[in-house]
Amino acid sequence: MERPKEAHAVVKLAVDLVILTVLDGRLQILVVERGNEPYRGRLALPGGFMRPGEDLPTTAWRELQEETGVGPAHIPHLEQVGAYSEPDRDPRGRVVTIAYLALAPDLPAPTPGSDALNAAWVPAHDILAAPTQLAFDHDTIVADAVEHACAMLEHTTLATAFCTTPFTIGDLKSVYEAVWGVPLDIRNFYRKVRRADGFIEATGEKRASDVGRPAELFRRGLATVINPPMLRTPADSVRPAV
Amino acid sequence: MERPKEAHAVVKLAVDLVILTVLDGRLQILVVERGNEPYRGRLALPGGFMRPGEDLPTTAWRELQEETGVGPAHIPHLEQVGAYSEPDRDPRGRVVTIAYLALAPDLPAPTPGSDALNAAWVPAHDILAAPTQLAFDHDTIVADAVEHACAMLEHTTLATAFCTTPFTIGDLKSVYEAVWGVPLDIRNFYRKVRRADGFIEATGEKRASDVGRPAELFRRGLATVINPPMLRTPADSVRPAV
DNA sequence: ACAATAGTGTCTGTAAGACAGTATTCT
DNA sequence: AGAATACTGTCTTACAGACACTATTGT
Repeated sequence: MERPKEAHAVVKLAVDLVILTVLDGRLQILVVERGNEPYRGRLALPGGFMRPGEDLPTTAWRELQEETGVGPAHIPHLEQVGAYSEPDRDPRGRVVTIAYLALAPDLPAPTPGSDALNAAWVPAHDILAAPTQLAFDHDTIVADAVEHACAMLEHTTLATAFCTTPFTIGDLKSVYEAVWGVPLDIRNFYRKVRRADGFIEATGEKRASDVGRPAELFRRGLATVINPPMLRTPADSVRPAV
Repeated sequence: MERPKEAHAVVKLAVDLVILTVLDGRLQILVVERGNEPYRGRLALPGGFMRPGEDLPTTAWRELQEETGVGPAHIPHLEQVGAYSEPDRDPRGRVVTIAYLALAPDLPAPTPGSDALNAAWVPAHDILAAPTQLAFDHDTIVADAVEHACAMLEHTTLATAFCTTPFTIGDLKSVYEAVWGVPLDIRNFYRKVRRADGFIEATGEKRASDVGRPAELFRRGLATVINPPMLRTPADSVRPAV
């Protein structure tokens, strides 16, 4: 693995977080306004550099905690999306970043961190539609992460991570619709969700809303993969048609 | 993205390659015998450190060229598998590695590189069954990469990357069987492959073997995703039953 | 009663798995 | 003719999409 005659690139390693939630029926991403150069004042993904002794997941969890105030109790899973390594992606020098994806239920309003002027949720589709908004190559990272999330919802039970327990089947359907960006047939959705063993678990309780029949409440099941999978039709895509 | 008051970890970035091929009807992985400490004499994945000015894909292609003598002409695609960052994964110090996956048709016998005593194909199942063979955390990387390859064969046309053009449908079936580790029904396989538009393209030629009816020859089609996908049944897995 | 939301049932097409049979070559 | 490999067709079942209907609440 070594080749001592050759120079090794000197790089800094960072982690960037794509924290997704469903708000107002839309998929939203947590972004911060940068307080330092470069890209001061521009929107960017939360993230930070790896510290000595840390591995990447540790860095990711720490940054998540610092930026949103939530830990593993609220976010069941952090998923690695990929590494971004273009030599000129950061004007300060060689910075390679590893992107992580987190699915969050309705979180407390984000509080700005020490190096961020502001923190806010912005709709994912705004970023994907006009990919020149974010600092660095964060637009690309967002696109990759959202596609990753779409794919995960097909095969894993991670959609429940967007919901606060307990949740209704309607809540869960809203998650799929927001992430995939397509309307789903609620009747077929019911059938598929109930057929998938271990996806959701009835609590026996009901939640009354202002009007209409109260909905049954569920909690996450034990399964992590859905069988049969919840497939989007191939034409569906979260990206706006070109 | 910066937090100047805190120390940043000093790490070196490496790329490791999981180069897969199908040989003797089995999925095989290119490994090298290490010529330097640590793990001198142990088997490991080919790989190397990123050099100044390179991004990760460039490093991966360069290492691929150095280790196997083949370039983009033979390997249509390099796929990023993930980052491995445990602080003590390398006894020399902090080394974070990004794993890449390459699917190769029958290559010339691998030639040892400058830092490798030897290079050879070893069956993937041997490594997965006894995950204590390779240096560093390369057993883990192999497991992740093979799983990645299995998943890619379901949804993409990358199985053709294992075949030298032109190939027969029987050749393609052998690829799926070797990677997934399960026997497939050739009649159903024919149907699925021919239904998937743009997967393979008839050349009109035939290949006569020693005995039996000559097989029709095909080349890769233009599609990159298979629709409908070639799904393995959920019970199937390349990993040996526990 | 009526609006609004929650949930069930049915019909139909597509594709998957299982399996029987036909075609083309060489010896 | 027979062996060996290549290929095609059919039957059944499972699941997806589309759509009509019933159930339970509040006003």
